[in-house]
Amino acid sequence: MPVQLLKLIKGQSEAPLPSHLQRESLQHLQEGCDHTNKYIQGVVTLSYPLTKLGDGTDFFKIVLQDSENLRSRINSINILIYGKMAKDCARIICHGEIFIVAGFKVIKLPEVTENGRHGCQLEVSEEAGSAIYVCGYPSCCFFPLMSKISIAPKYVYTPLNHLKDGTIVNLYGVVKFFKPPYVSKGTDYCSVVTLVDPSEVKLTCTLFNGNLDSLPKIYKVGDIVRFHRIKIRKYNGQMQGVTSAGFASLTFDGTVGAPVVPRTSSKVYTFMDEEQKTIEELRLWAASNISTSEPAAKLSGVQPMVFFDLTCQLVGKAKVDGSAFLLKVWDGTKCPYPTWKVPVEEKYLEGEKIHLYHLRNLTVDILVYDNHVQLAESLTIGSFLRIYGIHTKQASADSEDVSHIQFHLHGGTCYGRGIGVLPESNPDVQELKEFLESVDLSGSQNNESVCSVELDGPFGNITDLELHIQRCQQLSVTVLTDHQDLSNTDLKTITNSTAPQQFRIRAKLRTYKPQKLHQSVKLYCSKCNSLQEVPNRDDFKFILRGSAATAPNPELHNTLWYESVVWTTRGQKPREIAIHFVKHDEMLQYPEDTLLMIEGGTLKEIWKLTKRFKCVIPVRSTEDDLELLDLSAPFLLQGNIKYYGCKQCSTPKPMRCLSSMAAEQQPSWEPAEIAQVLGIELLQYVVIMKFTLVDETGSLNAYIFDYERFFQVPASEVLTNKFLQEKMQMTMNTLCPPGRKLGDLPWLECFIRSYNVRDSMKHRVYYQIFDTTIAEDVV
DNA sequence: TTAGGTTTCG
Repeated sequence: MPVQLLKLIKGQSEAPLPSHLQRESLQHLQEGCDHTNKYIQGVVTLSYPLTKLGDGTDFFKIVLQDSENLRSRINSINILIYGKMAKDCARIICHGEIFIVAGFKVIKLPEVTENGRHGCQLEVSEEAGSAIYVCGYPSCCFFPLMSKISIAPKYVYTPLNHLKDGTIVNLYGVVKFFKPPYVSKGTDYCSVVTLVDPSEVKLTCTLFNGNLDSLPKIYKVGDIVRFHRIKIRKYNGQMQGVTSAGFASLTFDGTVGAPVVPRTSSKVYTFMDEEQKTIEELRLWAASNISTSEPAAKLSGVQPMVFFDLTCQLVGKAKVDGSAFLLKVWDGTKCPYPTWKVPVEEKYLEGEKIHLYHLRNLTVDILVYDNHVQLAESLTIGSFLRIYGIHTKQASADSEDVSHIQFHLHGGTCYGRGIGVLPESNPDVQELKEFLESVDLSGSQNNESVCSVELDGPFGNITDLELHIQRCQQLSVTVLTDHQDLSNTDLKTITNSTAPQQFRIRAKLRTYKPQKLHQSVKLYCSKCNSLQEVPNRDDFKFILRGSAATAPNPELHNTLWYESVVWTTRGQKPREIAIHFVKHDEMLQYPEDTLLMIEGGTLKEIWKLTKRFKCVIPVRSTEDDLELLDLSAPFLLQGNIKYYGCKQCSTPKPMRCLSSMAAEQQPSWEPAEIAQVLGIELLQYVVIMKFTLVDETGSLNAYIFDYERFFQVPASEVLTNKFLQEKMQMTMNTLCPPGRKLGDLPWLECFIRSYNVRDSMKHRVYYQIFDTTIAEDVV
């Protein structure tokens, strides 16, 4: 049995130790020496709480004092116990007991220690064949004052607003900015990290280490770090963190709901439930207080003259000249521009030749310069990288008239420019890997001519615009999705006919209203047929401000179906914010699946939460439940979309009605379903436009009432998505090119229906376009 | 010692 509890009789253990073991004094203990038949004996003077390491191994640390040599310079040593042995020891050990250990490994500490502690530590585990003997209490004269109560040394963490010049502290922070480790001009790697915490104070830390692995493994803004023993100094009037001897760090994914697994190079670290809680709290704070980084860039989305970060795989590398080095990378998407290929000598090009050939149309050449070269040279082909601060430039070579897009990683580290290697376990890498495996390489090879040297082909001199005009003059820019067998009716015949009827027409779009496309988006209630304007941000702000006056009711916090977090904002007018995370099967979900309810948040805070969580519902407390705000405010926010309810047709129910959805097998959190459960009549976003159509016989006004089918743009997203607005504007410019004579306008083929609208005063016939969509090559 | 956030020689 590896851990034995022996009784002590007259200072001797009742059962003698195995005869081959000889006692070793701490003074003679050295790394690299043979201690196979030796044992160390001492008294337990300190024990730390039993913890688990990152890989789940139990870990227990004690300090042993050589009670017979108290006066010698070195009289104590750290014992690190792993696995089952750690558990066993933690259960039986009391301070003041004699502890004997054999079969240990001696590990030299990286730094010089003080207080008589040995410069090495002992590592023991069952796997290593260690044995531990614990022998009850020694004669109490050695430790007359020894307490039997476990002294659990607790790390104290300093908030960033309480840092003092010249101190060494432990702290937590959310990464607001970072420079991935780079080769400094001295002997070490350097990494610069700016942290923030809920005190809203920033701290920039400059970290050095000769070992790349010993610097924090930060992959993105929003990651959370725990620094131990960081030195605080004043520099340029501001507090600054710098590595001190013994500096250690843990890094965590900052995503709410992600597993709390520390990234670290050190084998031994303390991490307990309390610390897990700290991470979770910081994640929640960061979710509404730290701006998330830009959505990840893909090669398919790059533009000339921008800086961006790219997550990619390395397929080739080559030395170019003294100050530049070439990385050939891909991310599975295709750059829409012709890309610059850096000429390199074949002999310098590293990478699987066949692979490089197959991927030739999807890889891009990134030239890295100066201080990044050394790191780039050391990269392994096939590894996954995040390259920060790539600069795209447009340039044309002398011999070609086509300009190419170039990718540079300039020298220096401004804005965090640099190269980071991501481990395969990184979630972004896993997603990328899956995507790379799904890429169909045959497709990209067929498109070769689009992006490489063959641009002078038969269409090389025809501009997009000319092509556009050609197609406008011939084909219809709209197509029918049904009724193709019907023949056309001219507009005059239609206006002379009685309603209701349906017609196929071929006409030109002379003008349309509104000209400002965002004005075309309305909210429609299919129950009462009413149309209303989409409320603006100020309406929402006003309602939120009003609801913030009601303090969250603590009695409504932490129910069976949601978990609540409350905090008070700083500043002149402190506000109480409560967030209620809806649980499923009594567990919190991943943020992308989570519905949360918020009380007291501002528009900005709510908007930030929608970036991370699936659904956000603004609520306020009543005496006995949470309730929705006024229906002029969205009752639900999902991604960019605000969902509204009809004031006339809705009968809002208390929020507890949602609990039935939370209990479903897999809550879908579909807006329509949420609306139904909450007694809300969901308003639909719709694009409404008036088209003035003409043909040789006359004209008529026809309305478009479009959720998505006509413009192929979801009406719900037009107001919040610039790209979709541009797309719609381009569509309209094709349907009705500005400044063009009637004869030069393109033809539209549409299906329209006439209908009667009567009120007490008059009767009118209206026309609506339906079963029609924009032609494929217009979109 | 190194760097000490705030984009570039190529």
